[in-house]
Amino acid sequence: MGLEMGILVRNAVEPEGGCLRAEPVSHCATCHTRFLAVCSAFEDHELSDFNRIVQHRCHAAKAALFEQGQNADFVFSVSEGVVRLFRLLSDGRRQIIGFALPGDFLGVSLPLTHDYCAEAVGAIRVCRIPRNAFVALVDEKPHLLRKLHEFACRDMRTAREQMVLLGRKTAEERVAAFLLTMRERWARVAHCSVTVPLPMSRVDIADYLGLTIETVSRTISKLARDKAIVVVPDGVRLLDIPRLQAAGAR
Amino acid sequence: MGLEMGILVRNAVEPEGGCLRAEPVSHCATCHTRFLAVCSAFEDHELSDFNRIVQHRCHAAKAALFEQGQNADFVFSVSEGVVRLFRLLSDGRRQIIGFALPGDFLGVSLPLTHDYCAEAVGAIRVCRIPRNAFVALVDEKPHLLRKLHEFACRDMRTAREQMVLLGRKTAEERVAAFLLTMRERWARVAHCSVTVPLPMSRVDIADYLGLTIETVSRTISKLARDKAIVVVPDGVRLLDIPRLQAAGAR
DNA sequence: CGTTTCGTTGATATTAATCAACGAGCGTGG
DNA sequence: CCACGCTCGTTGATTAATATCAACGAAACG
Repeated sequence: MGLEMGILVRNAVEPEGGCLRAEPVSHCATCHTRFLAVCSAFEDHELSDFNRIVQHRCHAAKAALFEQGQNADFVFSVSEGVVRLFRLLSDGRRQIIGFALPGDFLGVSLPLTHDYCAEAVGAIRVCRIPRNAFVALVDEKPHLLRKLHEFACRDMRTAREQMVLLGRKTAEERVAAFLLTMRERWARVAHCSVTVPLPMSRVDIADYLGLTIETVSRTISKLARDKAIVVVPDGVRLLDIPRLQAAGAR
Repeated sequence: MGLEMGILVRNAVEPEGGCLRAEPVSHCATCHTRFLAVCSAFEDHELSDFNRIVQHRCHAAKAALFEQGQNADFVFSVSEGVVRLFRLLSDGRRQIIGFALPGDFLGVSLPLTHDYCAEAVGAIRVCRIPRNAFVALVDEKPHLLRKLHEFACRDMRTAREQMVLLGRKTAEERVAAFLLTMRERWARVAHCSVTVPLPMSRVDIADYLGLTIETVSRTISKLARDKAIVVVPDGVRLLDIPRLQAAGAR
């Protein structure tokens, strides 16, 4: 943590608890993820109840939102940027269990302690919500629980796909499937495009796909050599989507 | 399906839709999983509402409860036996995404179509519930939704563990972790014991752990040679749990 | 402008997959 | 009852995929 704090301070001014001063969203009503995130459970007139308990915050790259085993005092909704979620084995091996994009929620299970770590990939904006206040709101508003369950079920579907990928797909299939999935997920957030942002490092991608950096790098190079993709700064442009779908093994 | 029907018929009489005549539980109140399964959401006096819509059924080994892509007309609660849940790739590769034990629920997301297959491993008893009636009941009873969400979150935690296993663990670690997890899960159902029932075949275990049968077989043999386990009919007895925990890589 | 990090590529090692053979158990049918 | 075919699990030999080790260039950063 000390190390990361240092990076934070180097990148931007940090008034308290890792939150940067770059001004966050002032009110949920103006948030990009208003109709995408859990807050889509609320009617406009209910939003102020929610807004009262959320804290709009910014974090620099590599900031930890929470760590494996830590008390879950807060839950989070990502409003901008990407968060990596991962578990660590005792010998340092890491498995990234997901990337949270804008609109995604961290803490659907309202856990007492977090069972994975969450770190900002690049700079991010999040809504931080005290767990207790949120639990109280969930108790009060049935549609919120329903929305939460919906989110949990979507996460579950994604997790199942990932199990198939990790258990039974080859390196090329994993990378191709990853690119197509990220494309779909970004399409939900922003307008659809063939250029897929990949703000995370090769190490992150490797730890997500159960591969090594070298294998990820080689596979991406191969797809580029085959003219299925073009590597661009912080992302790839998908040239031959049918080719990728064939490679992705459905 | 034709093949499996044949097996069903050979094993037991089958009056309709793959349900065997061996008499199922007559009422939820007498069910082994009364306080373990979703029905634990109900007080005793509410149970008859639930009992009215459930169908207690038996299935022979290899019977399919539902298939990937099929309309989800029913959801299920397992009351006896083990169900394998899996996805198939177009070329036949299979990934088992979970084993459902007594008390487990299939269809927490109340999906319109199933996105995986469910098959009885051995003979099973299940509560089959028409999806529509169940959805109506969930709308009516807030604690049921809460219970469902709790189940979804538990599944999610299991899925995350499995992603770590599939992405980052060695063959021996996978097998050791699998045995320890199965032990814990059986302990929830029946009394705790060092003998872990493994009613599923080696192929099933392999497809769950992202390995081949040969590797599973060799690894089990190695653990047995090391006196960490003893192989018994349809299961293993865990002799050296610390050794297994060390091998299981936390 | 040096230092560090990150991504790429090449050479080699290692793990687990594949290919192959065999024996035990089981149900079927002669 | 025994012989036959079949499935299942085990073990051995070999191969293939990916990990590991190593070197290097480019970009980022202080």
